[in-house]
Amino acid sequence: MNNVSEKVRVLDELESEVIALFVRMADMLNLPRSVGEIYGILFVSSIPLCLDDCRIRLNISKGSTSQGLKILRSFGAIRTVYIPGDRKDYYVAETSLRKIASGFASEQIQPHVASGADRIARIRELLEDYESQSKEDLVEKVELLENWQRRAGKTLPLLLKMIGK
Amino acid sequence: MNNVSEKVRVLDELESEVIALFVRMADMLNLPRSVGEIYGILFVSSIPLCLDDCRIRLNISKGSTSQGLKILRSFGAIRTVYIPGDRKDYYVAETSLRKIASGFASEQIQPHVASGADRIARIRELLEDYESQSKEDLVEKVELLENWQRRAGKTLPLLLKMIGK
DNA sequence: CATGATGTTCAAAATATACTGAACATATCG
DNA sequence: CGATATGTTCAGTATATTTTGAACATCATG
Repeated sequence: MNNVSEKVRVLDELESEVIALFVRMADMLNLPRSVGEIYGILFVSSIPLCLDDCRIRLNISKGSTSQGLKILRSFGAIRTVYIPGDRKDYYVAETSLRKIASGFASEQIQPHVASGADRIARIRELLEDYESQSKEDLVEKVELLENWQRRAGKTLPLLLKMIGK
Repeated sequence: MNNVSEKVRVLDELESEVIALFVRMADMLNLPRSVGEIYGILFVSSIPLCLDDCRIRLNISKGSTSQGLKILRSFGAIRTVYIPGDRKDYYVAETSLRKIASGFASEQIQPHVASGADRIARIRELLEDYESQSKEDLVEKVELLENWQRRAGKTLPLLLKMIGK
């Protein structure tokens, strides 16, 4: 298609292993595989890479690469680097576990926790005018939920402290 | 199809809301929706339920119900209850957050952490006889990984302590 | 030991999720 | 401007996961 051939330096074994590690991490965190791959290639690289560098080395599409970079930016797992005289955006992997974890927590987890809290409040309301023999039992259960909620809210920030700098 | 009609007591709004809550929790933990539904119906119920009770009230298949109960058993989110004179297995929801969380951690998370550790060790080995200008840089990166690994290993148990009884 | 009740398994179908690539926006530069 | 470089979006496709339902195992009981 294009007669200016794209230089594809094949990933060596070390790079592949590192990328595979992050692909599995992405999987644990419920993120698309491509997000793990992109973070991985940036993590092993000793220099900043642009969208096309990532795309070509990983052999994935432009769309995936763009999406993946956006997600990684969204919780601060990568940083953009300005390179004078170059129009492209370059990226490096953020290596502070604390920064990544707290970005992830606030962007990807906190919203769920919050909407869970909303729903529990709603359940509490429904319970007010509820009639059944098991109402007593249900009240206890809902209190249990509120208790979990409270603990989850406290645990998240504490967790981040433990992860340290 | 069957002329002995199955008694389907339709879920009331409160029950539906509680189940919806657990469906979203399941989603956060990457578990099938049906697992959330089953835990939910057991959680709201004031009496133990058997497979068919769950299946009928949730209107899901026997296969899903069986699988879902197996998963919930696997990390201790539900307990079986013996009911004299009844051949069926009955279940109740475990309500100790500590028990559920630690079961989940050891069954669903720990294996991943362990295999991650293996991979990092392998990467360290590959690095030994590696030649490149950027070897210095890579050594640092791998040390970073080992550091993360260590902290993850310590944080998980600590997290469980924080969740308390 | 035949029967019906209970639960499990697994191949196929349904559903949800991620990826691709081409069309589009935007900006730079000659 | 027009041409080129860069990045984004999104409809369609590919892939992965979950659910279904029927066949199969197991077992208590008359």
